Amino acid sequence: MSEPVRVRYAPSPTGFPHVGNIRTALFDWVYARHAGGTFIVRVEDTDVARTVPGALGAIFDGLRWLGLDWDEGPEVGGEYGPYFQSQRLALYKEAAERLVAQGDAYYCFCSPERLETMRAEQARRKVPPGYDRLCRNLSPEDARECQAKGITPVVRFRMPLKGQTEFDDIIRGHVRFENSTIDDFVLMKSDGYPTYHLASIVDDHAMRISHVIRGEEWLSSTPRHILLYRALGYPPPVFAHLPIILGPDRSKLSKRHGATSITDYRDDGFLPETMVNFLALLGWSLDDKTEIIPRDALVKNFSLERISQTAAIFNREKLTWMNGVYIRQLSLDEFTQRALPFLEKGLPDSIKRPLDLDYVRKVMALIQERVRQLTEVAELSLFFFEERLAYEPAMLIEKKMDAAGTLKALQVSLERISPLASFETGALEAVLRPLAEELGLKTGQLFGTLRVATTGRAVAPPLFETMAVLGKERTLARIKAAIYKMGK
RNA sequence: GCCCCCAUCGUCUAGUGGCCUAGGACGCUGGCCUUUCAAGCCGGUAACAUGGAUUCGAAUUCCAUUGGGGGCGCCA
Repeated sequence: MSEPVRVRYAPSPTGFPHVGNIRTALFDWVYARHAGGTFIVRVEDTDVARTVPGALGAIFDGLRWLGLDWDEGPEVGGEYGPYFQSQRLALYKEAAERLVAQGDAYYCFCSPERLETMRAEQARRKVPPGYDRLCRNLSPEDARECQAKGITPVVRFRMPLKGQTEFDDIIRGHVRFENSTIDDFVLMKSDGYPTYHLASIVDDHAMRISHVIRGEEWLSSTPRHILLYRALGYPPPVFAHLPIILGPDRSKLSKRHGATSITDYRDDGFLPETMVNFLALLGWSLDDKTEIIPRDALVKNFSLERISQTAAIFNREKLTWMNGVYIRQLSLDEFTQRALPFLEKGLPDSIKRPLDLDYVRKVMALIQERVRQLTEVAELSLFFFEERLAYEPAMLIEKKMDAAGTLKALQVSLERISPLASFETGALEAVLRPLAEELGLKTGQLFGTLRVATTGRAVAPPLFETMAVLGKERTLARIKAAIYKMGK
């Protein structure tokens, strides 16, 4: 094993990167890092018509967000560049011409219209679709004639009519295809651009790619690739076809399945470390119990052999749970920093900006363990920032209490905490806990009433901590407001 | 239709002939803790697709069936 490990992620800017694409990128990256090899990004921009504006940017954003740094590729360069296929056209043309000269490929002048009617006919007769090889044995004269008519040909591979093509896949094992079931596929389009098949083989060889780790949807075209390597005289790389990720309805992931682009997960308040961990476990496992595995441990322990062969369904509930785990692991400063953009975005404009960072930090300390997605921070902490609380007075009245008792509880509480010099958790508890008993109430009743009074909600962080963060002035004002509400 | 891949709880998975009356996690659920919620802790629910074969013994090997997925483009 003297060949250095070189793995490429080859995205196409024809769509936004969904979790399936990104999971492939992650596995490519992790394997390269694990093996101490090189991770390469190569942009497969050979379909000019289908290029989606912004898609490439989203792909890079996604990779960067997840920390999947590349050693060679766009923006960083490298000695095997350029890393955009659209800038390597001469290489493909040369390879195609060589294949034609060798007799392994031929020019095809069939029009798209003819191919379309041919396919329609095949569908009608229920025979396998595929090019009927009309131009496979065109004489040089016929070819010249077509050329003269101004028809720009495509280049097709001259598929062997019999025999088998087989290869070993790290994940699938030995796979064999009958050559007769594969048609003469296109290598070079009439617009001068190569197809994926040609371009990827030429580049994987030129870039010294050692391992092709890609989605299972490529498994069926691998025999074509093997044959191309052979025809070109290139040694094939190691192949590993990853199981695909399915939507909840068991079909291939598509736009119908909600948050499609990886960047949507960022916007939905997921942490990149969560995504890396979760995606890694979608198709790979360390052992029979490890769920939380940090990036460095993932890199250290990763192996292609432990990748599953089964397609997996993306389970968003588990992702949410895992995000909560990662959020709770963050230091308070780290959490505050990550939550801030979501707070700025989620809090209503009516709340004065800039936010007091010191205060925000105290608030975040109380909600951190209750957050599962960063998008929740604004809602969970809104009452800490609002000037006046809007809630129904009836909410103040706890179970087995009446209006009079509630009013009294509020009034006495106000009296007892007003003189407090220190508005700290311990001091508040020292006063209020005995008060419950004095009033003949359960702590749940008294604290519940005060919770609604100070937060406007029945569900909130622990009472004393909440009061301490709100501060004396605001707390007393809110209790007074509650008394006023009860009095009406 | 043809080709290829796959098949363990609802979902993600462990399991490579005996350690499996199948383990872990999410979810759901009962309880504990508790000022609500969350977190945490303890417990429960739930799976080897089916039929053959090999073997003393099969979730694990082989075959078939069924089911699911992918591919069959001048897309990648």
